[in-house]
Amino acid sequence: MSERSAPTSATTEAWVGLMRAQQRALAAIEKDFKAAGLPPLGWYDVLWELVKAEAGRLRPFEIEARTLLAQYNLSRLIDRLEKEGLVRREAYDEDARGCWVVATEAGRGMRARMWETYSRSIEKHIGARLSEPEARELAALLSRLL
Amino acid sequence: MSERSAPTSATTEAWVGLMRAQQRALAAIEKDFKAAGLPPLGWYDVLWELVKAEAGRLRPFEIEARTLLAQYNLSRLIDRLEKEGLVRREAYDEDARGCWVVATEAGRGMRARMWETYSRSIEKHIGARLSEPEARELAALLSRLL
DNA sequence: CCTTCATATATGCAATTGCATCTATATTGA
DNA sequence: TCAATATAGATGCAATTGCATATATGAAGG
Repeated sequence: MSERSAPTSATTEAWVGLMRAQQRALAAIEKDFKAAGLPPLGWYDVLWELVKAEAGRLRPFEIEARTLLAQYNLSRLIDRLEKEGLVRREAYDEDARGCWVVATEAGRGMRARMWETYSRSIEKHIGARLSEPEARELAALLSRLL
Repeated sequence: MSERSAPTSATTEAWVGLMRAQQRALAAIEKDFKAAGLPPLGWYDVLWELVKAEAGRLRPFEIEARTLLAQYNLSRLIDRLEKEGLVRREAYDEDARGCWVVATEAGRGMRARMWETYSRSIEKHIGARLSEPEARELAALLSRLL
């Protein structure tokens, strides 16, 4: 008779756990980054998308879709990356409104350097707390939310 | 011979999934909040901790521990809540450095009003995507990260 | 007591975010 | 061709965050 709109307690616990686990892990990883003198974690995602991409370059709106960054935030993040010489904006010929964002050599190097710290952090804060099957199960459940 | 410092791919997928699922769900929920003309989600957590607490009041450092907010952020969040009349700072007699943060009637009302939107959002963005046992399993796995 | 150190909270300032809007093109359809 | 509309990206400004440090008080030791 009644519509389902109230979450069950399991649902609420999943949501609270999701928030807390993410915040806690993120804070721990960012702390490791700072201790290593690295730039913020967000830089990694952009650089990694670029490195993964075909020609080492993407349009801003493509990065946006892959990273969930807001358009205006991405625009300024690219500014900062460019100022540090990690990416370069290049003309996009087929459409004068657009541009390419290209990873520079320095950007690729930084991405690789960041991964050394990042991978250790992920193992330390996530891997070490879960068995292999648990990690797989967690990834599978989280993918249902995407 | 080699130490474990690289995460397995399952671990990395769990981490990426954790970030993405949280961001996506959080953005969706905040959007619902804005659509309902409600203040930011962060306000809820503080108000809820206060309402749950014994006398409807807590010391700032207790809120800090329960919410994972940084001390300086909490201090100013309390300012904003106070400015809206949702909480009140009161003297803490045993230690003149400290204070109580007390939920006002308006604060309790706001908390309850926020929960109406919040609970619907949680159900919509989390509950609807998971079966009951899946939600339980997810909550259990996430709790291992805490 | 008085000095030294620890704890609770606040705050100045720079960096980042969110919001709204702008500019510059492209696309569409009359 | 041209007005209307849509898309790509940038930007001014206010709000929030992070960092470092300040203020005020308490606790401990000599």
